[in-house]
Amino acid sequence: MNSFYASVEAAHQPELKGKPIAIAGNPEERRGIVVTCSYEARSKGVKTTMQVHEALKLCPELIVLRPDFTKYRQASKAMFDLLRSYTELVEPVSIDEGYMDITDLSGNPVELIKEIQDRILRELDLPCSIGVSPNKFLSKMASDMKKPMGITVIRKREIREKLWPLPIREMHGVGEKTAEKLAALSISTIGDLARAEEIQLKSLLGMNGLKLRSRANGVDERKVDPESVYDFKSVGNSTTLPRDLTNQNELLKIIEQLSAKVSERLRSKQMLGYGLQVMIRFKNRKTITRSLTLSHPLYEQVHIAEHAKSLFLKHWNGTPVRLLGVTVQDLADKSHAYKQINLFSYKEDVKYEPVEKVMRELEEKHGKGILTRGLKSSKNHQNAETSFSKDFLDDHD
DNA sequence: TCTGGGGTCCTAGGACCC
DNA sequence: TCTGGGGTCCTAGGACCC
Repeated sequence: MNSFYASVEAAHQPELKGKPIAIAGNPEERRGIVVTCSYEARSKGVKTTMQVHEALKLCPELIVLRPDFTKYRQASKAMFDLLRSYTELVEPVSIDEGYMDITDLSGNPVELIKEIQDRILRELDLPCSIGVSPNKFLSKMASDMKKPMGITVIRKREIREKLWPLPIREMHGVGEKTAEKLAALSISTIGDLARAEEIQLKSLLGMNGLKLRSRANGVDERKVDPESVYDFKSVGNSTTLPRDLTNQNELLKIIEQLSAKVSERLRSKQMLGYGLQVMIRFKNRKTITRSLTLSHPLYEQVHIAEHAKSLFLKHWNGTPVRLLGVTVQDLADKSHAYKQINLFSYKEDVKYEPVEKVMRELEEKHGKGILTRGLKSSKNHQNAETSFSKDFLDDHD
């Protein structure tokens, strides 16, 4: 979607159309950076992540709005629902972009894409750009080539002319740091990367270097996966404090509030997690993360807050704090975790006759209740080892 | 008078196990 | 008499994306 948040606002308030608008946080609370802006604002030099006061200097007539995620989520759902009316093979990647596998749809793909783009504009009042190609990477690159309201097709044979001339920094997956490293190998375009020595890339960037090189050659085997949206790995909330804080009680209070948000979001997703991470950003913007793995899953606010507060206190050096974050990770489905617990605590299911026999004999000899048994099974459950508490048994036993 | 908040994936070292 | 080789899990940080 093109300048999605700004476009959604303009769809709700048509008088905003054609005007420079920016979506940004509150500068009074130090959240004053531009998240998205309309193309009219961009033409004046306003950019994402720019501070609001800076943006206003470049464009004094800029209309600045606070983000309204409820509105954006509604618009997003409407857009994806429209796509899903063509095929179930729709994979949302973020609130405003996704992949669609149209391989098996009949008709001319470009005519189909034009129809979809047209309907999104007419029915939802939202502009978008679409890329069409044999795989995810090329489609993503294509969709970025003409904005707003573009349609770009990249065929396999067109990679050389359409992809290779682009600056390496424009490649999806290459950020500032990677671009800097690649400059050391005199790689400045995607074409340079496509033809670079694999050994050199591997030693410079590890496995990622090889992945990027094959992408640059138009190779990408990833499937469009409609289920991936449900595959959460972590849920976290963080906040930049309106001013730097040093008071311990105030900081602990913030952690409780963040924990409550995380807990609520886990609840709505019906998930729980086995890991907890706190993030602390200090006055000088240095950021640390500290984490912990638990044997029992977390989802209740009190438990999340309890662990988060103790992690924080253990690692905070007492200096002013700019930002705090709480994240629950290693997520599992609530019902899945429940099944797991049942599976392993259902003792009647575990029958290893010879062991039971030995246990009985030993209990008769030593008395009940003094034996512990440990079972260890291999991955395929074909064999098991048994051990006894050595406190009571000699080697022979 | 310092660029927010939500994420994912990868890497590397240490502890530990067999 | 002084240490191989294969592996997992945990933690912290980095890079990247929207």
